[in-house]
Amino acid sequence: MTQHQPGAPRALPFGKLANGKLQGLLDALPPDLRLEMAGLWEHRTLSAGAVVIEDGQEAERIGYVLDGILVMVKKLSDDRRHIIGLLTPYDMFGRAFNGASGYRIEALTDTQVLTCNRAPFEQLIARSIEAEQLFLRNLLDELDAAREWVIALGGAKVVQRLASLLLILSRHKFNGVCGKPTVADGQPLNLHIQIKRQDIAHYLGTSPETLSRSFHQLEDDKIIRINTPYDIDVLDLAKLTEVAGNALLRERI
Amino acid sequence: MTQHQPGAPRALPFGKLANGKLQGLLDALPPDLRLEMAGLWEHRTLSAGAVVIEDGQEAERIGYVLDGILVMVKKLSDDRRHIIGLLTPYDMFGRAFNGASGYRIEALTDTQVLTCNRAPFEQLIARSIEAEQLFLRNLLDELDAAREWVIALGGAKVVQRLASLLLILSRHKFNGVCGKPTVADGQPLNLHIQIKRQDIAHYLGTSPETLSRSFHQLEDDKIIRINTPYDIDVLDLAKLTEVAGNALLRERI
DNA sequence: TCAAATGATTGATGGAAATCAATGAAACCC
DNA sequence: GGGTTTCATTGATTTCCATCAATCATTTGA
Repeated sequence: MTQHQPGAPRALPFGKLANGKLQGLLDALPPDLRLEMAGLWEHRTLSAGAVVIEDGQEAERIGYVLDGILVMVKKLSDDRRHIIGLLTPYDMFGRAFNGASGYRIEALTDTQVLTCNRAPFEQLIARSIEAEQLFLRNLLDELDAAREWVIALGGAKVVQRLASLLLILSRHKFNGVCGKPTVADGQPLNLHIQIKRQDIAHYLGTSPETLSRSFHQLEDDKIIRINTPYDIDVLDLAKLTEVAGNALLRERI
Repeated sequence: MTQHQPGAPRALPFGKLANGKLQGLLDALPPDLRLEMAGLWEHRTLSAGAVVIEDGQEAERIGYVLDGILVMVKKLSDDRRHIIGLLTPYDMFGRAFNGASGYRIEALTDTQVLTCNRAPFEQLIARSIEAEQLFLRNLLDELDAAREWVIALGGAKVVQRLASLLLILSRHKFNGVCGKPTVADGQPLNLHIQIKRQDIAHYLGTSPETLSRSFHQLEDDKIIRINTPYDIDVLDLAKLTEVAGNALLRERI
């Protein structure tokens, strides 16, 4: 997701969140701003399918993902949906300084987020160099993530692109908080994908039929196990990486 | 490219550059900072193929494209190259505030850029709210651009993806500087694509042969005219848009 | 000036994927 | 419960595309 040097701390706006507080951000800010920033944010729990930010409307709230997965969905003129990207823990969303959003943001899974109003956030950013830099770094990380998707979607065959998608989802599950693996290597990795096949298909630039065949091809090869269409175990991360045929993803897992 | 409200000027760091000066930026800055910002930038001419920023190394210079096309290339471990995105006039590049870049930037064509050292640029950004906002907006535009590519590359068929590419290139031409159209609607729109077919093909995830056929399919449908492989007239923007969004090109013509 | 090299195009073909059509399978609603 | 809807899957067929190969056009170099 990021392009930072190995070993360097990742640019997280809020750092370690194990205690449920904005520890990292507070540390980075001068004491007088700590209380103010902490007071801005409000914890929210979203159910899968909830619309966080509606397409086209001014985003009045800034958000930060604690747990779960959000999707950015662009609605096309002919009623189809096109998924632009995913938002996973440590990602920020919203449109600070940038007008209305061109897409809708939905909760893909049950999700925990922090949100705050846009205006006071922007004001605080403008006053504090430290806060501004955190915001900038987060923005640059988002840019890296978007470009990672470009590479993932560049795969020639459908199984390849599907493997890339599963890898990206796996990594977020696998890395846990602040890079700590939460699942032992070699164990099945359970993915709960709360998204219709049709949407995944569109995202990967293919049809639901071909996508279904690709899923079952991976299952036949003992790389994944399909418990239900929305509940999948990754059995062989190494093979999955191989199928993806993508060096970028290979390096990071 | 941008998601700003209609009518609002696009967030360009330097605005109108017809006179070769940083007119727009100067206007946006307080008088005392104008001279300082202008003094930072240095005009450079790059030959096609030149490496602007090497993969993995700290980018010590910030750049801004005046003319030509730069390409962001990710080198994969198995020696293949994957093109992540293009940089066209008014795009900024470099890694201000964000460590080393994960990809290399090359000049695809003879290119004119403005560059400046990273440190003084960052310092000026930190001192000036106006400069900071210009930078932020540019960054947000880049993010929009990257996500636009995700949509473009999501097209199922090659003609579709090619149409998306031509549309994105057209918009740069058509919008002109600061959102003003430079070409009347309905007129042929001339594009100078100084990229080899092979590179375009790779970018769109296809082969040169199929790409060539797609180009000529668009020509047969009177949507474009191919003067030379590098000089193309867009005859029908509406149809081109239709093809980009709609997989059904083959049927009705 | 003529080779040699590079890039663009065209043709032919096997394999991959879109499409059409039908069946399962589960959730939902009277 | 039974009927309807929605989604996932499977099969059959057509279309598309990557690949191999050859040709044409343009540029390059001795």
